[in-house]
Amino acid sequence: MSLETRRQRLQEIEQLREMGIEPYPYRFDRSHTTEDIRRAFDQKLEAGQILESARVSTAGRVIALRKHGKSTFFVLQDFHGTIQGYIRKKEVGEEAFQRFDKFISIGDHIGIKGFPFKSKTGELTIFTLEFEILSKSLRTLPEKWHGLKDKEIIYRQRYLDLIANRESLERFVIRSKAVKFIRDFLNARGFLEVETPVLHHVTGGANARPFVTHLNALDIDMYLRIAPELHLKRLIVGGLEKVYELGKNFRNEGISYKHNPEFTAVEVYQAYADYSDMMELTEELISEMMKSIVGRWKITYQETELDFTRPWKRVSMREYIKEHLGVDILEDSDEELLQVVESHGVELQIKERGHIIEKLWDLVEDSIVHPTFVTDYPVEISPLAKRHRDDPRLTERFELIIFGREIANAFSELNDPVDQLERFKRQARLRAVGDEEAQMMDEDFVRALEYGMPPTGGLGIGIDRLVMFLTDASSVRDVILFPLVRPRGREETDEEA
RNA sequence: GGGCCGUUAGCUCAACAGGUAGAGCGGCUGAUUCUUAAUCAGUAGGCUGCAGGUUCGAGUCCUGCACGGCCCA
Repeated sequence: MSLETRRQRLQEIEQLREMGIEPYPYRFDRSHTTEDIRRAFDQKLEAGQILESARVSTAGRVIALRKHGKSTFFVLQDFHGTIQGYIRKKEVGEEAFQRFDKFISIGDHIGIKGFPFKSKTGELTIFTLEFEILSKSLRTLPEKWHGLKDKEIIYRQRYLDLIANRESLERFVIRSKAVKFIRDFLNARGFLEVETPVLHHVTGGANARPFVTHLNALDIDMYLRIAPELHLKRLIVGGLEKVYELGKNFRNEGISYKHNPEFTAVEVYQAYADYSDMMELTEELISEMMKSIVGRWKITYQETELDFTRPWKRVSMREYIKEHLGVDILEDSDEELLQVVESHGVELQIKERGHIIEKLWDLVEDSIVHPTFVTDYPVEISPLAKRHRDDPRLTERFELIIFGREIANAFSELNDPVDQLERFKRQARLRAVGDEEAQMMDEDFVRALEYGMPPTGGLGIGIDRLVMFLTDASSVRDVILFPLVRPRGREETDEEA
């Protein structure tokens, strides 16, 4: 049992200290990572060949031990991969060999120094001449062959998942590459990365319920941001022209395979641009990212092929709904639209036109597979988007839908302060009738617009969902290092020895 | 929020139709100087998620709860 093992390991630590060996030393000089070793020697050596003149030092966690009496094979794992080590009594001597044999366990970190050789079977191996314990482990690792499968442990103890499941670690490396790609892409185009507050007095920029927190210094309640949009547009008013922010947003709503209460998005604003420019930007950014990270325009996601080859399909929301449900969201009456919603077994709490259209859209959204820009959303459901230049009932807005999921949302930003104030008032009326997701009136934002915001294109991209496509992850939890989990009742912290 | 499924050793999983709870890996002891899921011999390790109920007897059947997964809203 693990407590038993733990006690034994604690005893070993005592013994090591009595021998004058520190089981948790401070540093180790590493000349090569496991990857460096492979790069340097894999080609040079043939099976059975040794390179006694070379010297490498490397470090990692012991993940396998194969003892043969007077010699031992072991496997070290570092961030880059694994390398086999070999230690033999004949070369290191009685004392050192016994120290290795008795005190090195699976899970420990060690540093070794030696020379490379290739075993009879062709495995690149470090013939160990010296070794040092870098950190003793007290607990047994998950099983090496089947890996760690228990989702609960995977999410709650991500470190174990990262140790045991290499593909999980790789998934997060891809995530990191995606984030870097986005920053590089935007920086290269002259966008300025900025940081705006997470603690808001008024939330806005999306329709969602916020988290409430309390600021003791001023004794006031505050909200965690649901989106940075309104602050970023203030920066456009301030003359920054091309800005973006990549960071966390917080929405106090359901948790599902595609929703985590805190999630990462990038929002981009560009002065003198409109939503067509944003469409170009989105298409280029995401397709180039696919090409750069996955290496192809076409990817397989959950056994479905998704084609990111440009140009992507474009369809207006009105057409798409008309085609699939037979109603016209501009011309048909509330009653006619509501009838269609209800015929699909959906009960609406607030029977207001915007909500009805939203529901209609939900009914058909799933049928979109390949990347598709859905354009020209009705003004009722787009309180921050500028009216369409050809039809004031619509806005210049698009969402990018992939595999039925909203990945990006963009508009020609509403910069008419009078219209913006009207839109906020409409949202306020919705709040008054119980729509907790309706936006709050942000008077300072309207004031900012009154000073004059240039025509501006704005874009938001959900990074977690995008990474799901890049990594073929079925749940957003698989691309978030520490997804939200329900707290444990009995958090076992083991007793003291 | 609703429905379905799951929770057994550190990990991965068994346990027929209700009859003493098992294996592999890992741990420990021993053997073994080219192994790689090393091998061989031995050994320890369980509040079967929690609380009730039915029964001579419950991992197994029933109820509730907790946590998780999948589907739906």
